[in-house]
Amino acid sequence: MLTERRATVLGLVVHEYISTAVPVSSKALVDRYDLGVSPATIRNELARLEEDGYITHPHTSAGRVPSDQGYRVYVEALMAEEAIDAEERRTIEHQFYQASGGLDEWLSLGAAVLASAVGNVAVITRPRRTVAHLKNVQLVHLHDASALVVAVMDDGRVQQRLVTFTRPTTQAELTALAEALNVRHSTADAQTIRASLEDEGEPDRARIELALAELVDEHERSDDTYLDGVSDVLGQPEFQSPDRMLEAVQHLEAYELRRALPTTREVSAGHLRIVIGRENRSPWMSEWSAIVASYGSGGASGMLAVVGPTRMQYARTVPRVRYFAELMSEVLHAVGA
Amino acid sequence: MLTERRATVLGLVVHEYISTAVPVSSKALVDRYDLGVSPATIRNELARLEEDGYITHPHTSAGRVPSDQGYRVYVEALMAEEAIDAEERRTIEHQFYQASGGLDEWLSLGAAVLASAVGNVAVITRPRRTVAHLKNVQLVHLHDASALVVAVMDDGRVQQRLVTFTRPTTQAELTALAEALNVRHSTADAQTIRASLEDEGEPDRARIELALAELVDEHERSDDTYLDGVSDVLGQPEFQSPDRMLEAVQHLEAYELRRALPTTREVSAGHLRIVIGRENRSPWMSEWSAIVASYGSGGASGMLAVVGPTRMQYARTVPRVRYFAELMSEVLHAVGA
DNA sequence: GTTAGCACTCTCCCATCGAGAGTGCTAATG
DNA sequence: CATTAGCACTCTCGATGGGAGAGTGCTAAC
Repeated sequence: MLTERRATVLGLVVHEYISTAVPVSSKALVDRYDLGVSPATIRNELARLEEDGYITHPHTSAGRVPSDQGYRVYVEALMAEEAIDAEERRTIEHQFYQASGGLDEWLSLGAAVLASAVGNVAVITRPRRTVAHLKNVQLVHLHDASALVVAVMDDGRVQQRLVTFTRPTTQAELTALAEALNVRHSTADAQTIRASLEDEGEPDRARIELALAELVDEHERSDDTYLDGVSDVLGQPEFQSPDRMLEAVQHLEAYELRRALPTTREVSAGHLRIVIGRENRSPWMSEWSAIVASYGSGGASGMLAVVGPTRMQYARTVPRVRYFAELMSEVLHAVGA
Repeated sequence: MLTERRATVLGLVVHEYISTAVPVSSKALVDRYDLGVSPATIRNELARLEEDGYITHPHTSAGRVPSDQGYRVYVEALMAEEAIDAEERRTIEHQFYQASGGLDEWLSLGAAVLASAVGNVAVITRPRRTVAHLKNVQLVHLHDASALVVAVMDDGRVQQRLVTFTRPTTQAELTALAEALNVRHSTADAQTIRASLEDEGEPDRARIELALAELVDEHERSDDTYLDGVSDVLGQPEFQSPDRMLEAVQHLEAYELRRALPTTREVSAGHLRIVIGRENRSPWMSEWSAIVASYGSGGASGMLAVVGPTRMQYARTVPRVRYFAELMSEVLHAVGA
């Protein structure tokens, strides 16, 4: 039941509150925007919007603040996304291709660039497959009876583990063994490796195969999370009190955010998921919003998200998260993972 | 020129201030400790200690606070280290051996355990050698003309990089090539690899060797830093103002701390280095202290440190840092790196 | 439906003030 | 000569109390 003018007013309230962090008064609206009506009229509209639950009142004589519902309408219908101009694109892409090392570095850089582009916390998870397969094994002799099992997964990620044997061995022996294992287990998943594990007499070989299975398992379950921008977000006025700030720091840890945010598969490819305030599954996030996207293809996909106070620059953040998702999908595709 | 009693008083002032965070008054001292003299006498001693620069005064009618110099004397001569009882040792070791994965996980767990043991920020750097040597190479075919170069270093760390060739290739071909490379470059350092790089006609092989040299270089220069305990330290009273807290969060980042703390080689093995307040090389650390140790052997060594406000529980922290250094050296030695 | 006018409410800032804590000094004491 | 009691002085801190300002909601007029 939003009349057109009421919708406009709601949009302006949200916009204004997002940029100033100050409860919005009727006067502020008519002063700053060309509404063609008096503050009194706006007050009536505001009262109506409040009745309908789109905005609230911190106290009797303060301006209006959007409610979760207000933000939701804003995000879905009212806001005008802020386009990314060529200049900004260039900057982002430039920073993005700075990563010289492996996937790790690339992801962590990505989080940093995203965070600085939107001035909030950015989270990126490593792309992963639903079922991980082994691609290649190598055994590296360390000394006496210990060696390193180095497993390359089919998405190009490397896992390693130290294994100790019952008797001393040599690199030559291990190389031969690795050859045999590669023939046998190439493109196997953890279950397959485990299944073929019984019929063996050799304990050392079994030990390696067990380690392999575990490595594949571990890889499958691993969802390393990269996070950046905590100190950006803490500068915002919502964290002026030390209690608030401390609370935020305590919650903004990779493992806690991973739990609080939608998983990769809960976000359909190509779409953004916006979770506002109490819509979040974690109670501590009741005053936070998250803009979440997935990237990559069906083959291997990860999640990226921007997390900030509900009073977040949605119009700016949404297109940027989308852009990052595209960018990262492209790169991932080009690398062929 | 510290008389015995003056030294005692200084010790008590530091001790008291560390545990209460409140400027220490003459009355508080005689009330809480059995000094056998009146507050007035203590006041005289305090005045003298202040004259000599061991303590200061926030303002005329406040108690005394230790200066950097005061903490220094305390740390070097006055404090009684708090021993680690069997119970605590068990707890620490128990947590310590939880790490199932590789070195990464172990180091990051180590930082977490250390941080929680001392209630301050803990920093641990990956053990590294002065000159890194290659131990073993493997080439894993990804698709068409791209492959992963997986290099195992002599300290057991794995580095990887994607390489694209001028023409498509196969795993068999790559395996053979890897074999040849292993024969040729086993135990080589970056320089050696580079030196042998000229006399080649094959561009793809050269490309791999270049990547190898770069990987070794990278490994040599890498000093990954693990950090934990930021939110522990932020609970302390010195960070009650949001400005302070924000400043702390901004500085307590891995890369910044790495710069601000002594390097591994600046800390002699088996000894702790304690850096108090303005003794730190970074100006922002003028109200922070660091207790730094190295661990590992000449072969490969890293640094571990606890960082907190100058008002830090030195008596508790020092033995714990020392204990961790020993523990980690042992584990590292056992693994044989 | 819109608007001017106005009473009312609530926050926020600031000034004030007194209590309390602690010092430094002085003079007396063992 | 070290120690101590006494006391004036200083400074912080918390409570108190307006007063200014901002904003609303209501009413009545347009």
